[in-house]
Amino acid sequence: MAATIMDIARRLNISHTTVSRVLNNKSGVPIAEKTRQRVLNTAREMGYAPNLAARSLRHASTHVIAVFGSSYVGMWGGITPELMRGIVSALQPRHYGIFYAMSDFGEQNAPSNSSWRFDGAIVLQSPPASTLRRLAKSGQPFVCVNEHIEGRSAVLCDEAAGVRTALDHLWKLGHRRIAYANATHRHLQHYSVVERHDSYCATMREHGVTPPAGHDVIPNEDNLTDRVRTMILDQDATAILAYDHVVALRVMAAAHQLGLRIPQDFSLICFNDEFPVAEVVPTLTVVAPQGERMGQRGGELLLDLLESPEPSSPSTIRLPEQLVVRESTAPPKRS
Amino acid sequence: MAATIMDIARRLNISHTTVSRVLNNKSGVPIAEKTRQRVLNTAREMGYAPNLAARSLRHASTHVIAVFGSSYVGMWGGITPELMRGIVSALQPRHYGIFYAMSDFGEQNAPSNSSWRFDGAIVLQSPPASTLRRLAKSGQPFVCVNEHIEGRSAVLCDEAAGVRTALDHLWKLGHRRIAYANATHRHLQHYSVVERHDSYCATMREHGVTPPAGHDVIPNEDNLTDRVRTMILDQDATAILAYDHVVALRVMAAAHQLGLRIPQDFSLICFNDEFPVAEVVPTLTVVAPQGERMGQRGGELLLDLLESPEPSSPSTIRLPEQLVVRESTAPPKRS
DNA sequence: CGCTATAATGTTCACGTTCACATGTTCACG
DNA sequence: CGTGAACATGTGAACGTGAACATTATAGCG
Repeated sequence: MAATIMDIARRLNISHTTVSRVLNNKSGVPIAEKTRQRVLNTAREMGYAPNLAARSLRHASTHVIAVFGSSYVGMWGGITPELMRGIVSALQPRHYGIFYAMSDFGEQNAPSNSSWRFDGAIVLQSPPASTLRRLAKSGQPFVCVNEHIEGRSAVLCDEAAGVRTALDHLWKLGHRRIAYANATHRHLQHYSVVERHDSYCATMREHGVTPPAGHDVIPNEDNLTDRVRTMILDQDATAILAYDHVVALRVMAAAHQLGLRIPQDFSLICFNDEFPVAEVVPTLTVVAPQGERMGQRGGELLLDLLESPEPSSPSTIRLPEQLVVRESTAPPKRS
Repeated sequence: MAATIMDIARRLNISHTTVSRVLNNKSGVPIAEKTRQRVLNTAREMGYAPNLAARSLRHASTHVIAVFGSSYVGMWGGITPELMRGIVSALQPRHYGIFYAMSDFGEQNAPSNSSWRFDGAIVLQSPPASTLRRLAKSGQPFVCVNEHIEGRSAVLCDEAAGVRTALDHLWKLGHRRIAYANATHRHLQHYSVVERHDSYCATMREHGVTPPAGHDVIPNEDNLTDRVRTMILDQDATAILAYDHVVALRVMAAAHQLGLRIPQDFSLICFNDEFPVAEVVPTLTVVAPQGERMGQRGGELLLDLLESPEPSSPSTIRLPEQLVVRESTAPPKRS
């Protein structure tokens, strides 16, 4: 069907090696300019495309990298589509193929457990422990993006700085009693949950404020309204920092139920500049991770890893997050 | 590195063909049970995994299918993550690898234009015309899921029935003047935009209602509030059917700006049961496509296509959508 | 016991590439 | 004009697999 270098060679009455040399443009081996042009033209004419299976067989590598994500892409952490864009933007120009592995799906048939070969991997979402163990044991180079695994290179959000940005914004508006609405238990294992919470506590303490008990909640669907009531009405918090946009929307619903208005009765700020933070009423002030940039850096990190012969020590890149001010934050009511 | 059938053969002092036969479990060629067991055990011991590059080279096929999606996965049409889950659930058990192609990204380096080979493709989002032409010309079998391309097999939503479901729900609640909030121009080329709009007009006409001008809007950010004012206040519509959850959220914001309450002043229903329709106030009644099921049927459709020798005529599967009643729809105010 | 059918296994080649190595060709310089 | 260096190309093997074809072992049967 598709033309091979053999076909081109036969057509031009030269050896397939010469064709290969021209098409791979190897330096070090001189080729007559006339031959080069003839080969290139014929290749174009015949619609030649290299057979990557053959190439993979010859070399030990596949030029494919696997991305371990979740089938809930886009629903968790909120920045996965942008991460993918970034990863693609780093890898496609280098002619790497991207194999999308859904780590939470049918483990027994997952790429890592079957025979799919890849040169390296990017982990967006921790796969099940067994998959991860296999991946590590296989010696496959891999890096994490927006995910933390002990001893691995990773591209992460600078959560400490992000929390500080959010709290500074509120502080400058005049807020002093600021509550934190933590993630739902669904997300508890993610590094950002721990880091945002710790940073919240640390930053508040720096400001001389010890977050009162009850300011720090892990909401679940049952009692979020009660918790918000406690935070705002009983403990006089004037602002809430939410773990992410999903939690923020739940806080908004709770506020509505309690008859509290945002930002008149309290300000609300959260992480992730994700739909629908800009379409709800009021629109939400957010601290936004640079998803695409993170993906790109992750891709580059992996390529470095693949192309450097000696194993380098794992590095963690922290990318800053950006404040986007909208309607949900305002100076607190004078009481 | 990895064990090959040769390694196993050498270890057992048999020929690699026998090993191959055992591992492929070919019918028609008898194999001694004792040999079979020895091979299987050794394969397990040595951690054998077939080299798919070699296999692809030997056969003409790669056992890989490409999914053409958008880098905006999850943001468009709303059901892409579920579609992916469905596709994976159909293909992974059959040991097909999934190559994720971002059709809107760097066309020159996209899989279809480079040398990546795949046995077939699933189109979730129409790639650029040139990519599509190349795909069609290459003779690659492909099917569409939640996307329509002339002359191709596709799994689509039954939009006519979905619109009818939505309108019937409103009709039974007592609504007679029902407006339609169409998609933003960003999505205009998608089949669902045309079909939902046409079905809306047709169903209303069946009910003996000619949708008044202005009921049928293509909102953009500038004038949506004006349009909603016209629809609800000037033309006395008591309900709005929105193209999707994104449009619905814009309608909600407009309502808020106009001081209109949902569902007291008008009811709102939309397509897609997608975050945050269940977390906003009020929670939204929706008509939800069965994303995972669609993906699964798409995968099956493609497998049929791959494994049937003679070309079959394209078939279109229409899957029903389901009504999920929440707070945003209620009987109209008695006036 | 010898013959044949079938069971069980082996030999060899091809898939498309690239690479190490070999060969032929041109040119400059003594 | 001869000679070596560079230039330019060719030969053949190998990557791991599976299929066609060939071969040997086994068993059944008269």
